[in-house]
Amino acid sequence: MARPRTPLLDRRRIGAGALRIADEQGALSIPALARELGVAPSALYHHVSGREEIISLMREELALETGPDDWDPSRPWEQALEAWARSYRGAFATHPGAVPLLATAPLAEPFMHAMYERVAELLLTAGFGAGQVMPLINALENFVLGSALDLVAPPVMVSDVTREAAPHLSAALDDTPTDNRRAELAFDTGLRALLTGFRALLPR
Amino acid sequence: MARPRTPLLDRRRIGAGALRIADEQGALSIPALARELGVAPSALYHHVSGREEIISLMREELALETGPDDWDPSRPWEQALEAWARSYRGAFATHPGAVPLLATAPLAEPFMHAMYERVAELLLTAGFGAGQVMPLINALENFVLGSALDLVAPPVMVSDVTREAAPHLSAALDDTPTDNRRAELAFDTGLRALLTGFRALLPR
DNA sequence: ACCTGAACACCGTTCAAGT
DNA sequence: ACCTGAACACCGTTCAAGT
Repeated sequence: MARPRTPLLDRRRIGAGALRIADEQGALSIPALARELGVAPSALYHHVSGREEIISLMREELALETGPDDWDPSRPWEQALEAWARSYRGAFATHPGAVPLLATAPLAEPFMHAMYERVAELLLTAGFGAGQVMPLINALENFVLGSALDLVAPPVMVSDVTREAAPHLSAALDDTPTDNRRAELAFDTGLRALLTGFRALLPR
Repeated sequence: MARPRTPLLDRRRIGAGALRIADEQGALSIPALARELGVAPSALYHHVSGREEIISLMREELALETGPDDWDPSRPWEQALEAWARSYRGAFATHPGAVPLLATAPLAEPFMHAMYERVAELLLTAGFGAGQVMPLINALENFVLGSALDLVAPPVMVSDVTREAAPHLSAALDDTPTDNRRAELAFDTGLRALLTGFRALLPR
């Protein structure tokens, strides 16, 4: 049984398997992942250093699934930036159960550099100053990550107590969808606002 | 030893203790919390239903520490909204080690309703439509939560590899602070942009 | 009502042994 | 090099027993 002639595991399989487990169970455990991959838990440690690295592999797998060509940087910068943000959040939306694992420690990983490079070029070409680029990217990314977490947030409940103590909140909630369009609407609103605000930050 | 005449524990003490543990250790375990409170782990279960509820108590404690009067809704709506966002994020910044625990499942909890009510009133008075209020609040909140996580994000490293493969990114990183001002700058930039964009969404 | 101490199922990780 | 199985320290939670 030990040492199969063709390896049962590789990092790619581990990342993809972990993503499936998190998707299905909303959490990740090493025994569950090992079971999914048909292997003993200890086998994993021949390929990764530990749990943290597995989560990093999940992010990498997500990036590979999404692909770098989900958005087109040759369009006007506002459209391209919007497409980037939507594709970024869309990748999370495909794996809601994994979001808390993935969004918590963002994306300093090397395989993200290619993506950042394209966005940085986009913004520099658009006329933003070099010192503006990372703050803009970080700000948009913070919004995307927060919005990804919002996808799995518990709904705000309007009890009768709330209605009396919080009339304005209740009025607002009455005009807010309670299904998954709520998070969509919030994302659309914030994204539009950010892009408008970015435009106003463009020099001259 | 059992059944002291005056209780050793209450929910307030548990929330505050959990916040201290998470601050110090960057994580929360029940044994560590029990030790901090001078009590056996099982004692906690007489006051809370489990780990999840302890984390909820941490959020409540954070809200109590911050206080509802950190911002003044009587000012112009843009200033008041900015102050709210800053005070909200500031509360997280005071407990960086606890941020991943606190920011992951936001704030549907009842003790947050009072805060939402004030922001909702603010926006309605400013002239936003009832249907706009929650999307605006959610969008700003998503940005605040993402920015809170950004406080504890690992820094982006510029290796020599990166420099050759990603010239635009490197140029941008050269003009970006590497210390804690990086996250500040991103937050300021995004917040300013959001407020500008919100203004543009105001009817008529 | 509120705490202790023992117990349980489970987790992440290590390591010697096998091919 | 790559897997298994046993082992370890640790975790969250339950529960009977004590006041």
